[in-house]
Amino acid sequence: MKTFEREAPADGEKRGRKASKETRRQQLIEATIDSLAKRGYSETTMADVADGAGLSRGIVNFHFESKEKLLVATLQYMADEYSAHWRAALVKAGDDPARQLSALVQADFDRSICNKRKLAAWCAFWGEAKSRPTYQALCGANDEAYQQVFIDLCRRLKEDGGYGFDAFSTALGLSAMLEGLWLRLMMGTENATRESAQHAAAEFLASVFPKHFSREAPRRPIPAVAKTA
Amino acid sequence: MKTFEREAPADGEKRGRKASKETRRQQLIEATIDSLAKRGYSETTMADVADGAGLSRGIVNFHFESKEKLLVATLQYMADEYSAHWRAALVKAGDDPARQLSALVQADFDRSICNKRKLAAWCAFWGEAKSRPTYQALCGANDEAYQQVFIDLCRRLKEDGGYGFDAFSTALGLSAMLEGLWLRLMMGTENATRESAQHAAAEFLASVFPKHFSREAPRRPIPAVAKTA
DNA sequence: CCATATTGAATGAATGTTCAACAAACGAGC
DNA sequence: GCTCGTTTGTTGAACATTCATTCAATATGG
Repeated sequence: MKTFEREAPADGEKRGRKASKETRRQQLIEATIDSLAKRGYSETTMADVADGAGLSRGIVNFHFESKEKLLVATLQYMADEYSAHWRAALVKAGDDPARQLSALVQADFDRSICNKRKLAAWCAFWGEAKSRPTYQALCGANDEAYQQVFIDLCRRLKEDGGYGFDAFSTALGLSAMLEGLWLRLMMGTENATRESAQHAAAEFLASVFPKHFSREAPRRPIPAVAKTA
Repeated sequence: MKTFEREAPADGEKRGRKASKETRRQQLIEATIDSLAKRGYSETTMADVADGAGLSRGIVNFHFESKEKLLVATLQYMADEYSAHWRAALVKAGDDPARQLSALVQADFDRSICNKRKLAAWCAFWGEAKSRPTYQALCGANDEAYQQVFIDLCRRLKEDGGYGFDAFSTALGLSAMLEGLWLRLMMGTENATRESAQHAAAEFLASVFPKHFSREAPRRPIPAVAKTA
């Protein structure tokens, strides 16, 4: 009468009463993302989060000191996840700049990152970032490195293809477009689906880097440079 | 002892005690935008708004029924202003599609629309839009018409210049880029200024519509089509 | 004087935080 | 294996605060 179905280690972590501190924190962070997506930032309450996690009211203040700390931890969690995701995509893409750029763009629309829930949570934080230096710093820290990668890739492709654009501005425009497409997807308006967003990004690449990306096969960049336009 | 410096009709509207209903509403809406920009959505209170307008606490519930109504009216106000602005820019641009597109892009970065205060307010609403159908509808209603204009212009330029892109995707990409640049400007991070954003947009136009926009003079589109690339 | 705009204190609801009680795991001693 | 005390995680009610809303009193302009 002691061994219930308790202790079902889904993947090495205990889920029952004695979940480790880190596991419980993550569980609460996931519930926070849920609440942000469902109710928005201003209506997300500690009670919502606790209920969403199926735990009692006071639990959050035990694992996180305050609501503010919980939200910061949640943003940190999402920022880390995002950063790890594009960095992994980058190394997996090999050494070819065109393939790398394509991989970064694809990574941005990966389902694990780009879904309504996460996008809504991101947007909730963006909406508060201007008046909260902490949020702004967390968003910006990663963005800076991300932006730098885009600049470098644009620069290399420019050299390789002999394009006339300004690498810095082109990189800024590309990353801004990706964020704008995210925003559109989150809003869920009308005609913006993940497919149409991906297609728009592919069109951009084909227009700006015509020697590296073809329009017929937007998924696959041209591996080598074709000097004869 | 009755005629103070009261009644200083700045531009035909009374500012003193007996400001007209519509004037007072507008005054409170401006104060709301201020508060949204300074404190963010979740920290904007009725007291902040009243204080910002230099009026007493209960005044907002008199002119607007509730906080929710005030915020909806504020969003409506900004949406109307934005819509009027780009429509005016469009008609002023004449009949040439390239000039029209350039005018739309320029309009988006006009100081009267594109300043930290307004951008922050927009972003505050975006952050809540997902969980508030009313906000979503107000943002979307205008966006749809805006988007359609972009699609039409891209289509005409494509026909005129013989480009290979898909007009719909290109329009989506362009408008997304503009919104993304707004987001960057609002965040106020690092290297994003109104000038760099404008430059990035100009680069986009020059890359995608090379026969209509030159890179040397990003401000001025090429009026006529140069069929000889 | 009448209608209307404005005030500011009172009210009640919502919510973040605290904390004393409670339960589960764990280890020591038998 | 069993008990017992300790540590640690968890609960839920109580508390304090913040804030939107209400409204009776007041001021103002016509």
